[in-house]
Amino acid sequence: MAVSIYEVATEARVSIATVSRVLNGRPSAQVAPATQKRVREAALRLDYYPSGVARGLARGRMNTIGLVLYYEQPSVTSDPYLGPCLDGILAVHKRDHQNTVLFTKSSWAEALEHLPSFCNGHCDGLLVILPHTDSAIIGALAGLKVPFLLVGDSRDDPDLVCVDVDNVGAGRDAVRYLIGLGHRRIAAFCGNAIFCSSGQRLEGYRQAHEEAGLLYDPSLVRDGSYFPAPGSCDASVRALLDRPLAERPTAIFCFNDNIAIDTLHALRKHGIAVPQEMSVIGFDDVPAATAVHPALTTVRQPIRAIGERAADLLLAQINGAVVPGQKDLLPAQIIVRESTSPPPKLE
Amino acid sequence: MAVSIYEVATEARVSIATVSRVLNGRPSAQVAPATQKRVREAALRLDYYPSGVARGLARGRMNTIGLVLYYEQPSVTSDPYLGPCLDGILAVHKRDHQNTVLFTKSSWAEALEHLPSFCNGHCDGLLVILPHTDSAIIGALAGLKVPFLLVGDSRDDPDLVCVDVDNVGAGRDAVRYLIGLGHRRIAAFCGNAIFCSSGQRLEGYRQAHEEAGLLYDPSLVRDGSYFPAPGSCDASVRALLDRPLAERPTAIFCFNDNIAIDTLHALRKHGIAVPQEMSVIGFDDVPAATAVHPALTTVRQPIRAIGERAADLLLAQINGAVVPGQKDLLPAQIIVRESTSPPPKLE
DNA sequence: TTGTAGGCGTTATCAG
DNA sequence: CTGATAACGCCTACAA
Repeated sequence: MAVSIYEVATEARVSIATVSRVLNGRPSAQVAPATQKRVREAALRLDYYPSGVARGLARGRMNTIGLVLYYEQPSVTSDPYLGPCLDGILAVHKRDHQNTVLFTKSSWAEALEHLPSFCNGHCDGLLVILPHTDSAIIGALAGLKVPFLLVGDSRDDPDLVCVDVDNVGAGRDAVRYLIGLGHRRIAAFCGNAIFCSSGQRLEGYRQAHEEAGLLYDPSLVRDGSYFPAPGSCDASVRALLDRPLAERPTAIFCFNDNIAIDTLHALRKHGIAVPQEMSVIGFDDVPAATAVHPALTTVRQPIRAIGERAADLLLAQINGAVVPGQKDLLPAQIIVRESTSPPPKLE
Repeated sequence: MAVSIYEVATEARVSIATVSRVLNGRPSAQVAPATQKRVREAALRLDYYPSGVARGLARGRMNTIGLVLYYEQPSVTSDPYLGPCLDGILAVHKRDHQNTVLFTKSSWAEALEHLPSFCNGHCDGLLVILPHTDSAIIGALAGLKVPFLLVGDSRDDPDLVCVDVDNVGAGRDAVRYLIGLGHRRIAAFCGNAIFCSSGQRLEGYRQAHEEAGLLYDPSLVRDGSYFPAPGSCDASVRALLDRPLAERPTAIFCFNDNIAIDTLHALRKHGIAVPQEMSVIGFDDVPAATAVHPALTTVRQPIRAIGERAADLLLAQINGAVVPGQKDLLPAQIIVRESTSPPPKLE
């Protein structure tokens, strides 16, 4: 067992209260210099350090933030979202001397089961990263009395605090950009409906159409999945190409880069030249976006900044400085590369 | 404040002892089924979950493992060692329901300062990743009574438990491979001396020379740095090329891929063809090793497996099943690509 | 300036 | 089978 405050008190011939006072050095707590010296020396001699747990229990504060995230892939660190997000969070915690505890499970169901015993007392607050909209986790979290914040999710709930990219704005900008190039028929390849980002990006797509006076054509909007799955866009691409040329879209807004890259492959298979015959724009700007041919035009999320902002905001929230329902939406940025161009001229 | 065990006891009309018994469900602790039911329902009704901190204090076990690591780069997750290592550790912790708390600081000095208050009680054990040999951190750690284990470091200390790649063996294999190709003069570009791996790889280099009856030539061994620093190998390369052709080495064993890649650049600048005029072998097998031309022959460390093994072993150590001084050295594997070939024939 | 004592929320060891 | 009660190690009024 480690040495406790009692040993130090005995060694320094004072009470444990005095030891505590000296070692916590509050300005108000006045201790005679000689006593202070005795205590410090005793602590040093005995190699004493206060127990974080006991202190946490007494103070009700652990200086620890929990990250709740789930991932199926074997690697967290190389996940294009989780990785940078983690980096941003860690940077802030490093600066503010907060410990970061990772609560990783293989499913939200499993997370749900173990979460309460984990975060109760253990963490001062929770950062919930990319939750599924269909998971009961948010409800469970609300039951615990721990402050928490959603990262990469900005669902429309007046009670939740969120930090996310401005998906609606980003979707609108992407489509505006395509419209600006001259495109008039633009398809949308959506992501998983369990992430609220997909619906929001679609809303941006809709808004851009509306403001440009373009008709919103539901047959141009296809469901899809954010996760890499080679060939998953074949059907959607084929459906587009099956249309008469005059009704065929000249651009595709893919809701993330996985989708975009798969779409590129599908188009190549069908002999469609990108960007000459079809423009493709992605979302995220993953590393692979520059490795593909043609290099992908895409909407870059400031993921690391989202992580940093989330960490900052949660700390503020723990200190009671955040209004419930606050949503911080960070702007995205269009990175123009080679997969977009004006539409082909009809001859 | 969250609801405590007392409320549940009151609600269920039993003592807190009984609540604790029911909720921890030990086989020995026998509670009447009817009582059990009452307690469970009360807990459910009140939305009660035990406090991990209080439990930790009482049990002396937090089910939490601390990772001590320092990094200067802004990104942990994309670090070619830290990333995979983290993945391996997290995978094991996920399986064994251990929480992982990251203790990241910007320097070992800073880590040293905050470490005691952090890990005392907070963590059941510590994984210390890539410590510097000149840091006092190991001594400080020994002072705390927390079990710990070194990852990516297998220094020669009879008290320390370590998990690492077998650097000596890997260095020996790399040089054996070059000798097998016909090389007789092989240079070594070392890493930072503050990592014990560098000295160990050099020892392997030495052993391979000895067993082949080759003279160990100190002028062929150059100091260097593991960290990316374009141009840092220029001087070493030039020193090699300045030698008379007959004394010039025909191969270079670089102690990591950063060094190898920089060496490739330096050689190209001097118009030396790789591998025709000079073979180059690296260490680590980072992603960039395949992106460079010629693709790098290198020694692959099983980093993820090291992380997994370390997590496993620490858990065993916490449970008292590990002898002090135990060293687990995992084998490396040579990945042959395009940067090595037999030496040029003298004409 | 210093000490006493109660509390933080559990677990675990006793009796009963 | 169940209930007091003493740890666990620290903080912090309140007294002295």
